[in-house]
Amino acid sequence: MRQKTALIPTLRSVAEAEMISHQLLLRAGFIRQVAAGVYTYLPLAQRVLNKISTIVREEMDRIGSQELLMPALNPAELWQESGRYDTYGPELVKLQDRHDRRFILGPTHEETITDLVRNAVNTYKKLPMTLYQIQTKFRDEKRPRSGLLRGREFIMKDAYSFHADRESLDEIYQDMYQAYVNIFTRCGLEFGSVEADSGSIGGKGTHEFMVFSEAGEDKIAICTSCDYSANIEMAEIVIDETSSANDETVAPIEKIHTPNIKTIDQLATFLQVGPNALVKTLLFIVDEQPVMVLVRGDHEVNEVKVKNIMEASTCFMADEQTIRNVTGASPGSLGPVNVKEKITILADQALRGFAQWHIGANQDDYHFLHAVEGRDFEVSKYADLRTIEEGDKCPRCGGIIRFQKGVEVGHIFKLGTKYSDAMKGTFLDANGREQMYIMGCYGIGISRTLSAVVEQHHDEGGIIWPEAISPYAVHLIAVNMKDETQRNLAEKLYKDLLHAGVEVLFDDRPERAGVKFKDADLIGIPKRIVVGSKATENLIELKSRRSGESQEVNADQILTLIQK
RNA sequence: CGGGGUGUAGCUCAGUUUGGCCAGAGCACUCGCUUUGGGAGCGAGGGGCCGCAGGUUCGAAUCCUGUCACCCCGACCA
Repeated sequence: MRQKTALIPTLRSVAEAEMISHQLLLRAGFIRQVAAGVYTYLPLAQRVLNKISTIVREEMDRIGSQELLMPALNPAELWQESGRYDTYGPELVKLQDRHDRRFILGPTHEETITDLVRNAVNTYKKLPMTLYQIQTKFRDEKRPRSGLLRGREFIMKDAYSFHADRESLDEIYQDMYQAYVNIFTRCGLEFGSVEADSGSIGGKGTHEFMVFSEAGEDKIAICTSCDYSANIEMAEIVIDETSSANDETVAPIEKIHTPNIKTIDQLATFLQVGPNALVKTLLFIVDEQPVMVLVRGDHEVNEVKVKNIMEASTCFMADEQTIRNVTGASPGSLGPVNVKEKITILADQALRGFAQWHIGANQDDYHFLHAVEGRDFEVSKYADLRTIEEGDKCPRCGGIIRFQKGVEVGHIFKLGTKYSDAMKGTFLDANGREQMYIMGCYGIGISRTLSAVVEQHHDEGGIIWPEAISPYAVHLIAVNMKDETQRNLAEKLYKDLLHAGVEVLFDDRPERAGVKFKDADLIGIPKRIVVGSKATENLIELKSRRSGESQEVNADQILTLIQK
């Protein structure tokens, strides 16, 4: 490609971009914003996307996954059938056609694929079957940000597998896991896989592929001694050996006046104890039912764990009005004693050893001291309910947990029969009996991967593409196009490279050398050939964008040097 | 969803408090001359319904009302 006519609108400065990848992609002329969270991929970005897609296709095909393409526009009925039309939330883009028929723009395609397969595949003989597509997805994010890292429209690879039995699912899941490792490795990313929550898609057994980066919005808990890593939503807490003996006699429960004490910190100061000696009481609405959750004062409740313990599909904190209705008090004065309504009371396992609890009295400005579980109130269930913290023990090896930020670029799930149940996806087994498909689904954010690569591969001057996904293999720069010798040599090299099948971007613009070099640094093509004043001696420069090292070589050698 | 901020040339922004020769600068773009290995110099040009819609006024980028868009921060731990 000749840069003279290429659409590569580089910029000197960019406001309104926080993330490095966002900034560089804008400045280097890869993307342009069209609306909040919506971007045009300019020619350079499109080339990178194609490279990433090619890698993805190769690895998918290698494990026997077949590519297809489903519509972005989907009838609401399918989503009503699975129930997600109502439960997916406001991120689902809904629209209507001229006849008032309702549609959604797909944020993911379990419904569409299940509908396809239930109609087109009805015998075990075709199983297992894995299908994938690379396509634009839509999610109406409440707050799009970070450029391509969190857009409202983005490119995703999504694969779905259908199985007659669990073992088959486990096998494909393993294949996918390996394929994902291959894909992200080939893209030049430093990444890890972590245990994760399945979110609204449902199902058990899932891994997220996280690219380590400060730009990430996800927190990962990592063990400093072993290779354990998990999304902090999922990371299990190991039970510390129960601390205190329970046979000590505890004073009778006592109500004390605690005016204007609303937080654990205030109560800790008031009582002259540490927050870890107190019990925090929160009210959640889990599948429409109020559930009281108790954790140690210095711990944080993990909503995902609460949801999972209750085997529920939704879980969020109750609003103040609901709290008042259920407990009779406002936030800051809640406790498990004398709850107005009879509700489920969950307690974190760390509280099991508490001989006496200091808790809210369900009456504004009052707390109870010396409450005893079993005497003054009942806990429905003890469980692991808190969020892991830095410094906690690793659930595998007992080492120390640290947090790291990451960008989720891939996610694989074992879905089970969630969708085949909801949508009656069945096939006939060897005995002629109807069976539900067991399903898996596997996603990769293609456009997000592009952005994640930039997060990991750049310097002050711009992007540094890994060779495997660079928009071009070689950047050929003619320092001075007005110099006939330089121009002729550069033109000859350009033709030779093209002829040899090398992807080359040729900077033939009538710009000054400085401009060309700055742009080349920004764009980040790994190999650079500079044709300059030594052209008279048939000498050119071969430079590495990453290391900055350059060597002077005879122009006749260039093809062999480039191709090795 | 809550809070804050910004909309003036392709880009970055000044001008708005105090209404009137305030339609401006730098960069980018076009032409000419010079320059030619790290974002050149001089000269001459082109380009903006001042986000949009109402209103006040003799007169509005500037004041008032409404509206839209975009950016940032936060989102409940009792």
